[in-house]
Amino acid sequence: MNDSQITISLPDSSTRSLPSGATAADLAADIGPGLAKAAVAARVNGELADLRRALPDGASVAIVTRKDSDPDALYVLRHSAAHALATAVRKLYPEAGIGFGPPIEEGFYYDFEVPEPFTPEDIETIQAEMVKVIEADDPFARRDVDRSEAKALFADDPLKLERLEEIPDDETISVYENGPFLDLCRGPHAPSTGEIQHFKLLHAAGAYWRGDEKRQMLQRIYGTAFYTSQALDEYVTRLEEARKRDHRRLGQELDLFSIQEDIGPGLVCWHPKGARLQLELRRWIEDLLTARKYEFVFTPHISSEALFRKSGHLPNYAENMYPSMQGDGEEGAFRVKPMNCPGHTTIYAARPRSYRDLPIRLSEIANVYRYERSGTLHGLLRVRMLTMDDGHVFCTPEQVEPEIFTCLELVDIVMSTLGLEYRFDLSTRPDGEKRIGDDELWDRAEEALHQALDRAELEYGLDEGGGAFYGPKIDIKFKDAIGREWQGATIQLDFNLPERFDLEYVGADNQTHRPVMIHRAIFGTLERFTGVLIEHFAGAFPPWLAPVQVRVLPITDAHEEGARAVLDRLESEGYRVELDSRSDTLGYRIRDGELQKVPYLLVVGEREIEAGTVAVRARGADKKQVIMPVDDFVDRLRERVESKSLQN
RNA sequence: GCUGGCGUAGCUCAACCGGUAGAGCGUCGGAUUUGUAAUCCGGAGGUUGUGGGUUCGAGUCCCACCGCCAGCUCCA
Repeated sequence: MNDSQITISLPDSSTRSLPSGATAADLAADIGPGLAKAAVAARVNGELADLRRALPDGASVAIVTRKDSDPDALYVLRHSAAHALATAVRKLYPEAGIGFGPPIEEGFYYDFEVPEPFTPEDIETIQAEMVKVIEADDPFARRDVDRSEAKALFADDPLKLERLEEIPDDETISVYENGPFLDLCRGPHAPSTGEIQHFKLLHAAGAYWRGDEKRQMLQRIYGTAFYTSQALDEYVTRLEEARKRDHRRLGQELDLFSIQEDIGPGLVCWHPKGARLQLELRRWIEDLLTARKYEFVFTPHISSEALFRKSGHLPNYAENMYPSMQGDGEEGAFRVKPMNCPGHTTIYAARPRSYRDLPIRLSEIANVYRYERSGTLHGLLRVRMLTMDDGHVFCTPEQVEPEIFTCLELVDIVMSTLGLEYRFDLSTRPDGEKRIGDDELWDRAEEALHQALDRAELEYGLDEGGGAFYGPKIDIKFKDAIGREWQGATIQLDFNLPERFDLEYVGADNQTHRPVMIHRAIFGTLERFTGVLIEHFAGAFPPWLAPVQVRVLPITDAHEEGARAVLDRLESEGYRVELDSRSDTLGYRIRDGELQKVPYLLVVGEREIEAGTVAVRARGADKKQVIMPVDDFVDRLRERVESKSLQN
């Protein structure tokens, strides 16, 4: 092999020789014309790159082809679509400042600094202009520049100049040019704007520059793009379908809860059926915790303000706490509690503790109140009165790991029983002023959580700076119907509050020691958890959880007595049953039962009464009805409920 | 909190350029007595989110406030 040749290895571990200076496009063409045609980018030594970049000798290269199923391919397409959007906006608004324009999970956005926010009509105009940009089919040309040239290129673009300042000296500065538009950008991009065939601008919204609410607000336009019109249509349809599962909509349709202006924003009223969901979840977690030696306590809804000052919550979260209630005389001010830690801490401190007592595990399903900013409220998922399945474990440093394992076990039981998908995040210490305690304590706490997760062999993400002010935490995150992520269970390690409250225990050495505190919630809050469950099940809850488990439908008035006998039987067994003896047709009542997502509809007519059977219509079953003796149905229901089966 | 959009009956929605609010579902009454996803007839139900303003006249235009939705920021 001579100097003018380079060797490239391919994903199937074969190698190929190409002339020096060959690009990924050349490689694709060398492999075959079909691949050359389908190629949009390449993965070079693991990094996504333009097709037109020269390949280094010895690189391992995978060609990325136009495919809606390939995240790399979509990333490149959407990044290019963001540039095409900015191109269109600059044509219509030459003075617009340009911020960032990255691809995101389901599409892309671009931020603009314009004097007037975009109206929905503006978005249509921009979309039409974007079509022209695409029709022009200008290539995306990359150029590496030095800092002074970059400064000159973006001289009248303060947002880009600010970004430029942050690029370290050892990093290559690159720009991409497509037709009239030039952007500071790391790339990569599709070969040309013509690649973007199937796209849609979705909506515009304000977004702070650099994500900092103290800085100016830019106007962000969101859009999405795919390689086929079919995938784009599917995406739009999927969003519409997802909206039908929205817990706010189902909460109304199934009469589960309401949030009313007369009561106040973020304050949930649970209707009987929604309250039943909560009661079943509470009973479940109470049993699980009791079996793991947790003890239940109750602490007051209001406490002296001094308590929250001592804990550090007041200094850190005053903005998000309900205002002070001023006492009449010398008593001083009170606050409605935003969390339970100080209360549980106070119970711990109420008497001397021995190492023999530890761990002490206190649990309380408690309502707490947080004055969340108005713009953040969201149905059941972000509320101002929240019901936490809260708990605090006070233990020795050696006991931390087994206690965390118990928490992780509980999370697993709850999530797998319900079939919920979730992921773990390890959230580490926040920035300087936002945390208490010295770094050594933080090191120990973070290390303990890392180890626990590693030993439990769990995969987890890292949320740098996402911890609580008193300690790092393991969070579990799940997604709502349209893919927004929310925090559920949380396990927080805390060496700081025990210091602040001067918690102690007497060790075997007859010396006093500081206990470690674990804050944990398995559901998180019952509001959010129920909201996620409503969307997860689309309102069709498994029998053990369903507010109404069975509805009995007599065919005519003549069968009402027989139907009532079935109802009485089921009620005496402890099940939640309704009788629908309305004078509407059977078809109408079946439809209504289906729409209300009742797991079992039992039809009772002449034949059933005589034979002592019921005609069972199980929600979602292939067979519309199955005739079985009442006893058999009771057995089936019992089995499903007791096992918390997801089947009905 | 910020930016934008929206707010009409319990729910979903309609009402041209400003001309005095209407439908379906639900609910109630009556008829019907039904065998597996909507039986028929009739009635009731609205200070058009709230408060101001412009106008002969405001659901419609203007202002303020409240709430909701999307996004941003925040989330012990």
